[in-house]
Amino acid sequence: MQAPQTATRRRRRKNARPHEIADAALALFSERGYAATRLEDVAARAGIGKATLYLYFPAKEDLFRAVLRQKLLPNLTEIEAAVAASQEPAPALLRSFARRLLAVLETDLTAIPKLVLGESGNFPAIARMYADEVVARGIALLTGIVERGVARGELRAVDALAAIPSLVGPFLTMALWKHSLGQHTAIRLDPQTVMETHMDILLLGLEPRS
Amino acid sequence: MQAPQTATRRRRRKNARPHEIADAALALFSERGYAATRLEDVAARAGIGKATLYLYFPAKEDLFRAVLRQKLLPNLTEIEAAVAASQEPAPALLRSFARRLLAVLETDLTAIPKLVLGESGNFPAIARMYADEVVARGIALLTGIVERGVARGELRAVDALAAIPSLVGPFLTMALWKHSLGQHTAIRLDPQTVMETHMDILLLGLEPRS
Amino acid sequence: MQAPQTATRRRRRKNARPHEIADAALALFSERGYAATRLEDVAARAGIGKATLYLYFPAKEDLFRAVLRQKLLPNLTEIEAAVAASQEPAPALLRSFARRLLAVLETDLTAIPKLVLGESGNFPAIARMYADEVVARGIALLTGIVERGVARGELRAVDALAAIPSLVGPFLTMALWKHSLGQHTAIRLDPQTVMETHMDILLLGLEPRS
Amino acid sequence: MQAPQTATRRRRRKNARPHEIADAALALFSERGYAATRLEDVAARAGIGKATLYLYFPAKEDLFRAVLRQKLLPNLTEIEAAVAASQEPAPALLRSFARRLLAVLETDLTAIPKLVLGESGNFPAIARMYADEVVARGIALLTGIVERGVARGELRAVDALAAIPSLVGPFLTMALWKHSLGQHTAIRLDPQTVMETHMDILLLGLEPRS
DNA sequence: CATGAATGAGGATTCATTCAT
DNA sequence: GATGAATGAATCCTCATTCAT
Repeated sequence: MQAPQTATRRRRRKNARPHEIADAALALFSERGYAATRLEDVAARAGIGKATLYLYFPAKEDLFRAVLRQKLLPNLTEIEAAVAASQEPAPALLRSFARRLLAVLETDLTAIPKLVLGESGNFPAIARMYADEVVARGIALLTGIVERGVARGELRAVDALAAIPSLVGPFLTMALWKHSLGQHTAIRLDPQTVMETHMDILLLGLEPRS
Repeated sequence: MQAPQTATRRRRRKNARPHEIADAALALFSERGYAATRLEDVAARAGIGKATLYLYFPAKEDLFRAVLRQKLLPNLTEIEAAVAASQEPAPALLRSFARRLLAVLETDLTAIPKLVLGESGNFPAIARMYADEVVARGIALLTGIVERGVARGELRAVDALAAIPSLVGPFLTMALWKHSLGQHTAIRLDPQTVMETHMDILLLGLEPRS
Repeated sequence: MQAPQTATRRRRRKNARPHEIADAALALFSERGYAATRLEDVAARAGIGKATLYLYFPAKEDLFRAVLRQKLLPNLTEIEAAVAASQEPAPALLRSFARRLLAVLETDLTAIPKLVLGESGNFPAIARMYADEVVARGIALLTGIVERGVARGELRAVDALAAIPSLVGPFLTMALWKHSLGQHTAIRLDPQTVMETHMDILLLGLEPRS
Repeated sequence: MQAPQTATRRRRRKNARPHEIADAALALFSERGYAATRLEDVAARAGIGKATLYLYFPAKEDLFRAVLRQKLLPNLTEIEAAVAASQEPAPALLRSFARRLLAVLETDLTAIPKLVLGESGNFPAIARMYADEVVARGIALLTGIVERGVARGELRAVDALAAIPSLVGPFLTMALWKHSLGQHTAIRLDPQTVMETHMDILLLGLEPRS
C-alpha cells in the first residue's frame, strides 16, 4: 500500500501543478500586467523551476489563456446555476447576485478584467474567448433576470441590454479600483458601503412606476 | 518673405511636435498597451525619426506621463469650470455632466483609463499622479454636486463618496468596452441609449423620497 | 517454462537495446544533423523512455561515438578480410570493391560521412577516431590494392595515395547526394549507372600504357 | 567637402557590413556547423555588437542563406562565362576548369558544401535553392562540356550526367577533407598532386577509343 | 530496470536608449 | 535640430541531463 501511496502523492502533485502555476501567474499578471511579467518569476512564485512551466503550458500566451479559463468559468457556472434555481423576485435576485459579486471582490479574480482589457489588443483570440465565454454569458444571465422582472411587473420597463452597464459598472469599477488606483491613493472606497448604496439606487431606479 | 515663413513654420512645427507625438503615443498605447508599444512605431506614426523622440521626452515613461497630462487635464479643468459656473439643480447638472462624458466617449481619451489601470502596478508614480490629479478632482467635483443636491433637497440623502461608482461606473464600463472587448464581439452597446438608461435609473434612484 | 522464457527474452532485449538505440540515433542524426537531433526523439524512435537512454550511453556525444563504431567498423573489417583473401588482379579487385560499396550505398550507413564531416569541428576526438579507425584503414586498404596492381603491371604507375580521391570521390559524392540534395531536387543520379561509368573511366584511366 | 566625405565613409561602412558579417558567419559556420554557431560569436568576429546583426539579417537562417548566395553565385557565374567564351577542345577545357577549382580550394568557399549537406534536412528551402542555383547550373555546365567533347570526337561516348560524380567527386572530396578530417589526422593529401593525378586518370579514361 | 518529472544553462531575438554625422 | 546606426540588457524558450519513484 505504500508504493501506490507515493505514486499517488506524485500524481496528486502533478495534478495540482497547473492550478498552482495559474495562481502564481494570476497574481503576477494582475500586479504587473501580462507583458511585464517574467515567466521566471511565475515559476519562482509557484515554487518550481523555470523550465517546468513548459511541461504544463507550451507558451506564455497559453498560460494566460489557462488562467482565465481555470479561474473564471467555474465561478460563472456556479452563479448561473444558482440563478436558474432561484424563484425569488427580480429585486431580491439582484441583491443576492450583488452579494455574490461582493464576495468575488475579495478574491484575486478581480484582477482578471484588468488583464483582459489591457491585452485584448494584443491577443484578439483571448479577447474573443473572454467576450464569448464570459461576458456574453454574464449578459445573458443579467438580461434574463431583468426581463423576467419586467414581465412580472417587479421592475419597470427598461431596455435590459442597455441597463447592463448600470448594473455591473459599479462592480467593475470597484474591481479595477482595488487592483490599481486603490493601491496608490488615500481615498478609501468601502466595497460593502458602495455596494449597498449602489443596490439602493439601482433598485429604486428600477422600481415599477404607476 | 520666404525665410521668415519657413522659420515660423518650423517654430510652429516645433511647438506642435510634443502634441503630435503624444497623439501618436496615445493611439498606439491604447491599441497595444504600454509595454507592447515600440517607441520606433510611435516615432513613425508621428512622422519623425526614432531618435528625435528623445529630444522631446527623455524616456518612455515620460512620454506616458505626458500623454496623460496633456490629454486629460485640460478637459477636466474645463468641466470643473463649467460645473462651478452652473446654477442648475443637481439632477440637471448631472445630466449635463453625462452629456459631456458622452462626448468624451467619442474621442481617443477613453483609452487612458485602460492604460492607467494596466500600468499602475509598474509605475506607482504615474498611478499616484493620476489618482491625485484626475481621480481625486473628479471625485471632488461629483461629491460636490451630489452633496449640494442633497442639501437643497433635490436628491435624497446618500453617502456621496459611496455613490461615485454608481455614477461613473457605467461610463467607465463603456469606455473600456469601446477600446477592448467591444472590438472583438458582435454584442453592440449603443453609448447614447446606455447613457440615457443609466441617467434615468440613477436619477430615479436618487429622487427625494418623502 | 514461462519465467525463464521472459527472462531470456528480456536479456535478449537488453542486449539488443544499444543497437536499437544506435539505429534510431543514426536515422535521426542523418536526417537532422547531430545538434538538431533531440535525445527525446531518439528515445521515442527506439521505443524507450527518455531517461533510459542514459542507462546505455552516458552522454549524447557517446551515443554519437557508438553509432560510428557499431555501424561502420564491422563492415570495414569484413571488407579488409575479403581483400586480403582475394587473389584477383587489381582491376577485378577494384570492381568487386566497387560492388561492395554500391551495396553499402543502399543502407543507412551512408549518412555517417555527412555526420562526421559536419561535426568534426565540434568533436575533434571523434574526428580523430574516424580518421584513424576508418579513413586511415580505408586508405591503407586501397593504396595496398593499387600498389600491388602497379607492381604486378596490372595498372600503370601512379601515386597511390594521390589517387585515392579519384577512387572514392564518386562514392562519397553519391553517399552525400543521397542524404542531402538528392532529396530536394528533381535531378536523378542512378547509383548503378554512375558506378559503372565511374569504374570504366577509372580502370581505363589506370590501364597500363606501353 | 568634408561632411560628404564622412557621410560617405559611413555609407561605405554600411555597404560593406553585410559582406563582413557574411565572411564572419561563413568562417564560424564552417568551423562549427550552423547549429553550433552562436550569433554572438559571429557578431564579435565581424567586430560589431550582437544586435547589429539584426539590422542586416532578420534571422539566423537568413544569414545562412546570404552566406551561400553572396559567396558562391558570383564565382559560379564567372566560371560559366569563361566556359561559354572558350573555344578549347574538351580535354583542355576540363583541365582549365580543374585549375579554377583548384584555386577555389584555397579559399573559404570550400566550407559551403559541408554546410549545405549538413543542414539540408533542417532547411529544405535552402537545400532547394542550392540544388537549383548551384548544383543544377554546375551540372549543366559540365554535361555541356562533356557532350560537346563527345560530339566532336574529343572524348569517348559516355553518359554525361552519370560521369559528373567521376568529374567532381575528387574535388568535393578534397574540399570536405580540407575542412574536416584533414584537420585531425597526419595523413596529408596535396591538392596539386591529387588534382593532377585525377585529371590524368579522368582524361585517359575518357580518351576516344578506336 | 525503466521512466516521467524537473531543471539550469544556453541561445535567438527584441527594444529602449545612445552616438556620430 | 534631426536622424540612421549601433548596442547591451532583458526575456522567451529549448534541451541535455538528473532525480525520485
